[in-house]
Amino acid sequence: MAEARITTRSKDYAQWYQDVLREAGLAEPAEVVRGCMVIKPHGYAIWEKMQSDLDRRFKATGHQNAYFPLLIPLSFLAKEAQHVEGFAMECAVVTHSGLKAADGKLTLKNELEEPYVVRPTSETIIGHFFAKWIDSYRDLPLLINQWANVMRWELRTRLFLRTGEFLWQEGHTAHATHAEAQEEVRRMLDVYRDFAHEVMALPVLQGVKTDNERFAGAVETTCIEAMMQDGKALQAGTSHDLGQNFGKAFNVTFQNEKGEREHVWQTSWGVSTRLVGAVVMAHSDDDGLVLPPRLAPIHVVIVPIWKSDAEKAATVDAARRIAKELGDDGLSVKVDDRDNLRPGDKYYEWERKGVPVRVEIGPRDLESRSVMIKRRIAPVDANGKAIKEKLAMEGLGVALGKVLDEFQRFLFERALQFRESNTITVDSWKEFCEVFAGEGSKFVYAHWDGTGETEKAIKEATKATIRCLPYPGQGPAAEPGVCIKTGKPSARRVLFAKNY
RNA sequence: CGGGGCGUGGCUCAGCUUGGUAGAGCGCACGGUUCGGGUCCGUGAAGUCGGUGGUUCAAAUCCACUCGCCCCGACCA
Repeated sequence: MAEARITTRSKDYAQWYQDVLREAGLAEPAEVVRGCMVIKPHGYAIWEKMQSDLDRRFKATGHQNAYFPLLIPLSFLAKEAQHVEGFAMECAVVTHSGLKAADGKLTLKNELEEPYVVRPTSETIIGHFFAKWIDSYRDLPLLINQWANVMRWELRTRLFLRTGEFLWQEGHTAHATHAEAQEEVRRMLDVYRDFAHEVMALPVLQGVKTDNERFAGAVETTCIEAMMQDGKALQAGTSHDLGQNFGKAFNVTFQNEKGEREHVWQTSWGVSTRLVGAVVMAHSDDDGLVLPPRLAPIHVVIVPIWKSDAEKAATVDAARRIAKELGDDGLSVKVDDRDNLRPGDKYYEWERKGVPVRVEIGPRDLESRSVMIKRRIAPVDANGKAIKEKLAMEGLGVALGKVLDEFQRFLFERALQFRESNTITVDSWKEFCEVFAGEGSKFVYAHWDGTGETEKAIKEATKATIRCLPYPGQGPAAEPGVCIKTGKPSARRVLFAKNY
């Protein structure tokens, strides 16, 4: 039986999440810096995989990377009214330069004439530079992406899901027409959806945010929403139509073909290290981390099994040879030949760390030119024991590649099934309240009268919020009805859930 | 930022009420044994008891302040 290193999901979901992160070595609280985290090598490797795949997708859609300053003049933030209102409370501010030592204490030296804000997002400073770079319609569209860290002074933090500082990418684009900008918003939201589905094995719904949930300064915010294993929703990415709001605030203009001066139409879009938390919460189990192969820093761990020294030499040798071959087949492989641990210990350890497939090589396997493999999540036999599979050493790389592809697909299908079996349509306020009573959550499609007041009232009563107005085909077909709370007319159902 | 809980070797925690200078299990190191799902035995290393200040002959223990983490709420990716 497994040791109780990891709290079970049913006992305490939040504790389970933290235990999984700790036992897999993904991250830990920074402890000396409030609300911030240390992303440990295994966790950072997952982020790097996300980055490289996303970066490829951004380049394929015509974007270029650039980098803007971490510090933003305070005055910039004030130029867009909605924007400043949304971010004012969570800004960290730099007010001084230099330190002086006196009586063994350090004190602040020079007060800055104009303080800087540590970027909570970069719309403003990028707006400033876009104004310098854009002069003609020939300069458009301007398609920029930035990989960066940002800081938001959060009052309550959770590793990866919400931290004071986090890593992300922010796309910023400028276009000649609103229609082009809107296309861009949708294009990148589709990039995010495809990435979530294909790489994270995470099914997401696309939709539009309500006024209450819209990005501060945007005309429209779109999002991808995923369901976690406790039925709560997690916003996994956003893509904003900024209209001409920042164009006007920062005087970003261009001359059109007729020689007329116009403000540009802008977009911004981003995903963050929160995605690492999403992947953990979506796939992991009570034994620890479960990773989709396409994000796994290690695809395959090989555990040689021996009794005698001769057997050790033979199995370790075979393990290394096979690892080399698998590496040539493009797989990331780790040979665990530590002699201070018994095989069972190694099995549990690599399972906690989320390695998708384990390969065992023992004397009997050498004999038969085969290996035993075990998937991170495997079917069980009649006795409840996980089933291992026997594969020939010949062509193992190809066979394992197939296993990994299957596992990737399996995780997606499983997450999709989970979401579908926890998605319901509700038409009575009483039933709506019952669904969200206690800790639980589901995805609930219900009618809403379209007002922010009603949305807030529903949240106050149930803790459920409108996650999005799903795009056509991504929720129930639009049919008129009456608001679940007020009974007023409603054109369509929207998606409700508790959220992270 | 409000309410609650908690900070003692890497992890989980005992000790605190009734002050006397720190313990257990797991992990770790070494030796042996074992090795196809968490062997067993022995030896050993490791802790400014979150921090600062106070009370006291004496503080992990009492008091004040402070930092951090976790949970609930409000705010947010």
